[in-house]
Amino acid sequence: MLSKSSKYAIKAAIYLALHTDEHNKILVRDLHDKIRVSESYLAKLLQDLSRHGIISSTKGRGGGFYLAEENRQHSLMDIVKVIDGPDNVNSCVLGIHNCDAKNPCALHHLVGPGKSAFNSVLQNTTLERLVSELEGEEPFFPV
Amino acid sequence: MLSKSSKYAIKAAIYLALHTDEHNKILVRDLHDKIRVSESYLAKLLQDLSRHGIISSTKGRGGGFYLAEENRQHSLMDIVKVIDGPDNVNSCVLGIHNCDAKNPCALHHLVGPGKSAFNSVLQNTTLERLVSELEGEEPFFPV
DNA sequence: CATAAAAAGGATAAAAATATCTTTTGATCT
DNA sequence: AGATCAAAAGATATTTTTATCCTTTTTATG
Repeated sequence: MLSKSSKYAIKAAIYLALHTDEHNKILVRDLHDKIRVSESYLAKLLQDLSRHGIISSTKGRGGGFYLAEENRQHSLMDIVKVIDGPDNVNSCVLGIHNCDAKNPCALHHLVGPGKSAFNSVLQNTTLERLVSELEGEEPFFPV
Repeated sequence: MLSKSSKYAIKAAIYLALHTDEHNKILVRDLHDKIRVSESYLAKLLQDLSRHGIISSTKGRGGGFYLAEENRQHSLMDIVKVIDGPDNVNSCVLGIHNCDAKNPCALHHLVGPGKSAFNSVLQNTTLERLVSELEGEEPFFPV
């Protein structure tokens, strides 16, 4: 459903949402193994998210990555769009360019509901909401 | 949602379901442009489907690819499993190995319904059913 | 100010997915 | 049998995705 990169990025964002804020940052060095991805690769992904304002970071001693208040309104879809590119999202199941309700492909009506349910969740789930719904139960990442 | 290869394969299978049978075969040469994929690549995909009994083929003069009666009970999911490999299907949204209802990842409950709706459609839609539901309206492929 | 810490950025490498080309095998027709 | 046609199979190339490495810039602190 999602690229490996997007999965890493979402996991990382969730982790940041749960465990960081302006005053509690985390280093890539300490985060990467919770996501099961190499330090260098995670660094790239986080830089990308940071550049797009999805997460925050500060350089230098005492720096690190974190989620500021204003970051928490971003949705999971925002993350996917940054990482996979906006074009690789929400396209026709069969990859047909101008497929829509008026000009539906063979699977459009069949698969549409499931697909858009999935997409709406990504679209409507902000990091803030996700964290509040996780309430108490610590989601697991490894494996 | 699906790899490009799976999309090509599904389109081709639908085309075969609509336009071929034991006595009306089609050559890759004549099919590939309807799917918008090169002749050689489509040939590979069809060979793969054929080897796994999803579609039928005969070599030599008068040969070609077609859908026999017994092929028509195969589901879209069968196609995806052959092309993308069974392991790349139906895994956790976050790529977590042992994620399930008892040990759910952070997105499991949220995304599960949409994802499984999507998967059930693939699973439950046989080529036969698809063709009967398409009833009359010719689905478009190009673009 | 010097130094260490940490993200940012650039260049490169490895792996996987996608695509093409060539040869082989099997079927059909004359 | 021989010729021809078409899929099957094998080998290779290209592109995209994933991953690593190394240098630079920024910041805090002693």
